[in-house]
Amino acid sequence: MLELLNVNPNSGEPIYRQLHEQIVRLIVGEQLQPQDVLPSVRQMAEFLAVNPMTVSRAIQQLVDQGWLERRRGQATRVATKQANQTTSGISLLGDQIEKLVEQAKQLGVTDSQLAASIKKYWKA
Amino acid sequence: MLELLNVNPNSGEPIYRQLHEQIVRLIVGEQLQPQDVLPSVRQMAEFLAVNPMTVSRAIQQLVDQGWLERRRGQATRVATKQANQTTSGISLLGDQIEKLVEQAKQLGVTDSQLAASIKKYWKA
Amino acid sequence: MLELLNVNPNSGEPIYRQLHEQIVRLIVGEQLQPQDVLPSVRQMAEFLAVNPMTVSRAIQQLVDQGWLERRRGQATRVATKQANQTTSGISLLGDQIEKLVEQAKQLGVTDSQLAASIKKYWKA
Amino acid sequence: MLELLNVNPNSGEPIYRQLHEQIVRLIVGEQLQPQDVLPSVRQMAEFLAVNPMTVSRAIQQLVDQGWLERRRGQATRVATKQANQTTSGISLLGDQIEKLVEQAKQLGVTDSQLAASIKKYWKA
DNA sequence: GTGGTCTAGACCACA
DNA sequence: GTGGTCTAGACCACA
Repeated sequence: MLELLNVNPNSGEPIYRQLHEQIVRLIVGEQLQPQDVLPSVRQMAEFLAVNPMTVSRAIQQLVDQGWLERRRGQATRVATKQANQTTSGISLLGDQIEKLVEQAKQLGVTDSQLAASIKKYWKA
Repeated sequence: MLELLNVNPNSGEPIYRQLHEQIVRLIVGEQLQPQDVLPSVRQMAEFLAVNPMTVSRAIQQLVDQGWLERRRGQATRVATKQANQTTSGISLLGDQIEKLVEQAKQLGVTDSQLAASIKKYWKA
Repeated sequence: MLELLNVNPNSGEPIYRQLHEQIVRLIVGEQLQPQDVLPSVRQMAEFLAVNPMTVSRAIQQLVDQGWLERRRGQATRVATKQANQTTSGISLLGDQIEKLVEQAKQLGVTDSQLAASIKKYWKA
Repeated sequence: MLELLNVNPNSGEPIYRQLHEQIVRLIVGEQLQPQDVLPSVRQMAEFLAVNPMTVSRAIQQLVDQGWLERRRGQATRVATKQANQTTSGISLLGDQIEKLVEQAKQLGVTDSQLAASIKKYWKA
């Protein structure tokens, strides 16, 4: 599962948040199934070449939000489906899409230009 | 021109960067034309209710990047067209679109779902 | 590395720009190598007896221009070689030399007078 | 004589100082001779497309320093030779040359590289 | 620990 | 009038 993760320390996005978002996407996209076991914090940290505290922070938030669960002395697992996991993928993208549309309008981009550009990147 | 600007001090995005991006979009979207005069730093600061240094920082960067030009002791103007201003609007959105597409794929969203969602926000 | 820096608050040249130019010269002159770690902003500020924001401003510009890179929460490093670092030292002096030659001509100074004067200062 | 003047409002150098330096060079280089008449402030300002106050400031300093002289109700003239006008051209360039040499050393440029570069610009 | 952002306020240079 | 620089000091995010 480690090989599904990657993180860019030079992006503006904080590392812990990149990790958080990636794991959410893996769950929503069903590449991680309920009860799947996650690697340990140390393994992830080593693999990503990142401070363990940073990984820990991301995991803790995922536990708090019900995406993951920890049992005493055992590995962290993907939680069984709950309300938030019925989330459809598209709804996670809402804010980004809204912002994109707003900026496109300010730039005088038309909706068909935008659609064309998305198609281009989709196929790339 | 002041009324085209607005800024949200509570968004995660730094104020100076919000301003920077807005002005770039106004230039690329041709609502600001080459040689148009910008309000003074103090006027913008008062209008936006932020510190003049914060405005100055955004303007400074735009000058450094060639979007604006300052003549000593006079108002700041939109620079005459150069390489960066031949930028079409759509190209400014490239990174965002690329990121959006990548995430959509990870989430198992289809291209038609994505297109539909964009249409929805466009009309809203 | 701190001892390579020095700054004169009374020169006409702004402090942040003095610092900026010095660091560029240290990189181009290879006294600072790619991935070398810079002292923290606070350390430099204390050593130079200036405000941390003044140092930060110089560093910020160097990051924007690709000379340095920052990783979140960690020290600032010299960026790995890129276009700008293939710059040879002499090319950084081009503008100054061009201006000097132009002025010398206007003053009726001959090329050998100029050469002699440079030799004098070089040995001094 | 106007055609000997030119000024760049976008250079970092203040306009009044550019003008000041140019006129000094014209006198030292003997393109302006003692008792030569200068154009009026207004003519220069119009020709250079610059604020008359800016021209006035440069001229005033030149009078203060003894390079020019004003007689009541008459045009401004180049002063008859005085101590400061025995200045040889090369001595006016001292500070610039000193700074150039210092920077060249920091950049690891050799004296022969520097000499070669100057020759190149001299012939250009 | 690191850097980033913002403010308030002073003082200066330029046109 | 314009913008530029600098300081002191507060508070925050990240690793």
